[in-house]
Amino acid sequence: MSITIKDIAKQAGVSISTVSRVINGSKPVSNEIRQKVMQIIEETGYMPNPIARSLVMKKSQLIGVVVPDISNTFINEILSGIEEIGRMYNYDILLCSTYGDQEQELRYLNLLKAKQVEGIVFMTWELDEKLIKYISNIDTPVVLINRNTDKLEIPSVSIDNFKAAYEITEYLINKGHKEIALMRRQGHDAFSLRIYEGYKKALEDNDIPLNENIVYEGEYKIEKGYELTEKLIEGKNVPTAIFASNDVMAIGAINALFDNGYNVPNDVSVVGFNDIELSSIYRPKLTTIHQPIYDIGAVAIRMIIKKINEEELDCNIVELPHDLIERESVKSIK
Amino acid sequence: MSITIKDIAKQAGVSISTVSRVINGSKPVSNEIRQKVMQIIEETGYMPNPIARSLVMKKSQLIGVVVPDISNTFINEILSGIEEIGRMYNYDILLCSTYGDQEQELRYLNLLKAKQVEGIVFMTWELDEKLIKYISNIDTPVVLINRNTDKLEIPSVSIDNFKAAYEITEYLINKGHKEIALMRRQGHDAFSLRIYEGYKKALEDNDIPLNENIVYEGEYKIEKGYELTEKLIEGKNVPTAIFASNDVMAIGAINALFDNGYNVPNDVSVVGFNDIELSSIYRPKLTTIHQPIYDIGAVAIRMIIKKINEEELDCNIVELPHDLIERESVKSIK
DNA sequence: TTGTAAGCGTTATCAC
DNA sequence: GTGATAACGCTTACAA
Repeated sequence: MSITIKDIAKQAGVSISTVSRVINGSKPVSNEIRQKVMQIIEETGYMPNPIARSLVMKKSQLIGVVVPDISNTFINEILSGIEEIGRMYNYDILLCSTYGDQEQELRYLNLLKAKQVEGIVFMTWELDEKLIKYISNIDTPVVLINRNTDKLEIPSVSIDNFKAAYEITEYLINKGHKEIALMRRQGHDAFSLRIYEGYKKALEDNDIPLNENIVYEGEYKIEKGYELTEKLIEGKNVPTAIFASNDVMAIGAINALFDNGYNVPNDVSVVGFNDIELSSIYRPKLTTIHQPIYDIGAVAIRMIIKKINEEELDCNIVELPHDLIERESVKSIK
Repeated sequence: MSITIKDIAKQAGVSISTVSRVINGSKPVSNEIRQKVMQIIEETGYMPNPIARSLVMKKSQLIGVVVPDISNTFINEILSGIEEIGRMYNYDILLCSTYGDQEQELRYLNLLKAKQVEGIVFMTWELDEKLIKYISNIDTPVVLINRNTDKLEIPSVSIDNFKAAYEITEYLINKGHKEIALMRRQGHDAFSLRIYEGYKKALEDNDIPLNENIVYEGEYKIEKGYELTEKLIEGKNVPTAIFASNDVMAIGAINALFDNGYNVPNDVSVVGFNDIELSSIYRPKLTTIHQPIYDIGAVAIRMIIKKINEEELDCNIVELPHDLIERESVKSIK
């Protein structure tokens, strides 16, 4: 059996409240007694039981993090930010990976609530009405990552996806490309839509007609990027450029091109979205939209902590700055 | 304020013990009362407070996981295994990332102990005496990942690194290579040593003299692989093959080779170790030692759970099977 | 400045 | 079968 505050009190010949006071510095304690108690704590290696403490204080010092897939590079870079900043504020991270299954998401949200987490950082591929409703009604603070809800007042952090999509599409156009395939996520979540809109607007503003035959939908998986590109190739529909709304898909696309005898960027230009670590590792290095991934996590957890402390958020929807990173996967065809 | 067992008891007109019994099924309760209580629980959406429960049961249902770097692909694939299996047994994962800092490791180990985790899965780049001593003395069950301690009885799970290193070195030899550079982790932990020994033994058994000028040490980082390879190139010391004891380093090496005008595998063959996802994504696809990464995590957490339940472990040191995966980064020069 | 005691939400022991 | 009640280890009025 582990050593408790009682033992310390007994050994020091004081009451447990006094011991509690020296531990928490909550009320003045005479120097003499403090010294003694501290010494005994030191000697015995006593550590307060955080569970008991949580029970009385109604604070678990836990933040739940729900993500669709831990092994996704983009996500675990966000996780780093969350973890590191959370730790600074003395919060621990309870990790849940949903693998994109919505039932699972709901179940975890519930589980975390039951576990008394003080806040939840939530990330999903697809934010539908059911989820939004659930999150709106929950009493635990939630912040969304990379998914915002337009109308609703659920806090979120992301970049300006519309603008980013617009920029990178226009970049391709400025390089002389007119046939630009888009690979976006299937489904109709706000995020995916935003990307699509940015893409369409850029085409429109540059008087390029939208060709719906070369906008594809699929999950954010490398295999999907590969598969979709093979379809493009089989259909003899190979455009001069591909905009994949996710780096991993972009790399899948490059692989498919490569395996079918196409050279990137000489035959086809490819751009991605996110700037995961792999993007600069891969050859050709990927031209992409850089998101401040780590910061997204860091900001999200700061928001959660603020909400936990019932501080006012400066802004409910934060959009961090992004950059267009030119590397080697695009060629000018002017 | 959240709803408690008391409220349920009151509403149902029974005692809290009865409610507790229907929740836990710990003792028989008349059907009538059970129905009623269940219904009220349903209606109110009551959830037992796990913190209070933990306090009395002295079980936190938490498993601590300490890893050097969440964003490392190898590691977060292990994490998936841990998370998934842990969840099956109703354990939650408390995540700590140490960034390889030993002080941090010790601090987290302590923190987790304080947090009352029931077991710890520990992964480190370098397992030194201090750490071993600490782990041996701690009363919380610990299992090590990918690092074993030779003599000690701390449970661990990994592959047979000596054998794997031997195999892949011999594979290169059988392909006609005689100058095989080794990139291994700096430091003298058992893991790195095992790799080195496997490498040396394979050379020895094939009558190839060891050339210490082409065994390099560095961290498991892509930049390090790059840097080390550039050194090889600058020194005009380019071997016919490179064995990097980590896929990420191997890819760094390939990049350096590529950027300096060498072709892989035509000019230089490169092999890695681990078979992270990237290895099959990258072009050329990397020939490497496949570790059952997910399973390593899964087995580790099962071991922890067994130890928590004080079941006997079949085996303290488990070594999972590995494979040599032939892909595209090696060329025969017979 | 210090101690006493109530209470946090449960489970478990004991009577009934 | 069911209900009091102690206990888990701690914080925090309230008293002294």
